[in-house]
Amino acid sequence: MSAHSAPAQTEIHTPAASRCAHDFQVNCNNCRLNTICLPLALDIAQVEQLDRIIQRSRPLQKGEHLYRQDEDFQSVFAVRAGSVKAYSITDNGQEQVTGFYLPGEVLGMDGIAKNRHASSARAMETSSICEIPFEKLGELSLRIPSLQKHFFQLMSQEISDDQRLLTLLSKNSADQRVAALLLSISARNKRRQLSAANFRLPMSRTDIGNYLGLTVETVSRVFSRFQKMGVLGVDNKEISIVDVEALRAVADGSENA
Amino acid sequence: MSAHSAPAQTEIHTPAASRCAHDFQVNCNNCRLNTICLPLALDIAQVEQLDRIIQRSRPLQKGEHLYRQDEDFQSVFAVRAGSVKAYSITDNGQEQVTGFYLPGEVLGMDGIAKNRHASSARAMETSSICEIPFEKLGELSLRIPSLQKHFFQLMSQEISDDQRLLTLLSKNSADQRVAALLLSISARNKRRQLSAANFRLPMSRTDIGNYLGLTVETVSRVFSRFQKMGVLGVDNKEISIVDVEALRAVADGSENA
DNA sequence: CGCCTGGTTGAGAATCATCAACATCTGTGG
DNA sequence: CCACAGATGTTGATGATTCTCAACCAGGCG
Repeated sequence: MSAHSAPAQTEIHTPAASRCAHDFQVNCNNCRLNTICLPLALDIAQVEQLDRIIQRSRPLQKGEHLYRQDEDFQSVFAVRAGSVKAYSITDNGQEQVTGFYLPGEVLGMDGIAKNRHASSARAMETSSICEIPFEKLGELSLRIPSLQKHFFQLMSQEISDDQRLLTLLSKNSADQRVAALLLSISARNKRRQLSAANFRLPMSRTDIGNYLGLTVETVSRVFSRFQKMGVLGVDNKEISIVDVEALRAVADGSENA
Repeated sequence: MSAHSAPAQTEIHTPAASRCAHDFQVNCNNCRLNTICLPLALDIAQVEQLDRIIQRSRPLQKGEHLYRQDEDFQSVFAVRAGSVKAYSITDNGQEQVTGFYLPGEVLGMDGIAKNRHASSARAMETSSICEIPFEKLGELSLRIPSLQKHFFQLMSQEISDDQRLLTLLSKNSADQRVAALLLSISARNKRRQLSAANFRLPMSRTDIGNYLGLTVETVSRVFSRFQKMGVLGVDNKEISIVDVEALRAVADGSENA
């Protein structure tokens, strides 16, 4: 009903891309994401070495799992196209969403410690995934110092991100949490040369609530309120950020409403 | 007032220890913590190599900083004696405690990503710290594969821990959060051969509240309630777990009170 | 001795969860 | 192409947990 003329965003809308993101003949050197993904710190020859250990399989359908909690840990995964949610089941059986992963992002590193996946991961939409066997990545890292360093940095970033999320859950109101998530997704889209203002949320309201420590109802109410305030345009999962400044103001609690 | 006959716990009460934990002539080979700390996966010769890069300075007094947010990142740190809290300051100036670190635990890894500390760390009591220059640790890891692997595991563990905490903040009541923290500290004491039932909390109520996303008042009330229920003995920072099973029941929400 | 920090306890208020009804969307099969 | 069922999302009314504000207490240190 609302004015979303932008088509649903996929990774294939770049005219110059000779290969589709779901094409599993791609390699790191021709991947559009190689400036933000694992190869970031490597020269061409090194990328080729990395490329040789990476496994690319057919795209995963919505709902299919990359891995499941408590399974043996073998690999970490990079999202090439689509999107993935990671979640874990607590002792008393409730689900906690621990992260959303977009193209160029790496997940599964929480399994390294115990050699067993600490969480599950499933595709939120049809997704292409690069599987990186960790044993081999470790060996390669011994020969390519910049790869070792970059992987350390990647894990460190995950720690920092989790800590920021922790603060969000610990200190911030429902409005602030939702605003922060939207800004995070917006920024990550921008990094991938997509629109920072108009995008489609890959996850359900339930997942958002679960991730942010809120109920579905609260999330829904916040979206409605933001729309009424003229900050957002909301049409189901299609979001447009109308007033970024206002959204930022909400996110860091400096709004005065 | 209450019946705490146990002396305040320090790291020096083992009669067999020939060296005091605050002695900065110690090395990894004679450190009581070498089975739970970084050297864990190494043989004696390798520990010696590790030892050569580690810097041990005079003990830090309560309140002194190991490092500060936004400073250049140089090293990660292992706690040898005492205890440390890590915290970060958000954009709008509020403090968030992100972790408590006890002897044998490693902190500072969130600084690797940006080559700049993402948080600050200060001693909660007089503490001895091992400083591990990260550049050198990386180099050493290239020559000692098991060290590389162990450090990957350490970072992975930090990610898992943060995610567990996230779930705690997102899904659990004040009672559950406090119970979980107490059980965590108890378990970590046990790992160091200390009493799992009687210990002194190194952090203030304020820090506990901050860490758990609660106000001081709420934390205080929970302690009082636990004491009235006969689950805990509380005498200021001196804690005794009277009924572990009950505490566990509270922590995973299976209590029926 | 008295101040100051840290901790406890109480009363009232606010945010968000819960319960419930209803609307909308998706996809399936007739 | 339509009809329907189940899943997903929205909105409203009520209530519980936790926060806020405030007073008070205890201990450490100058």
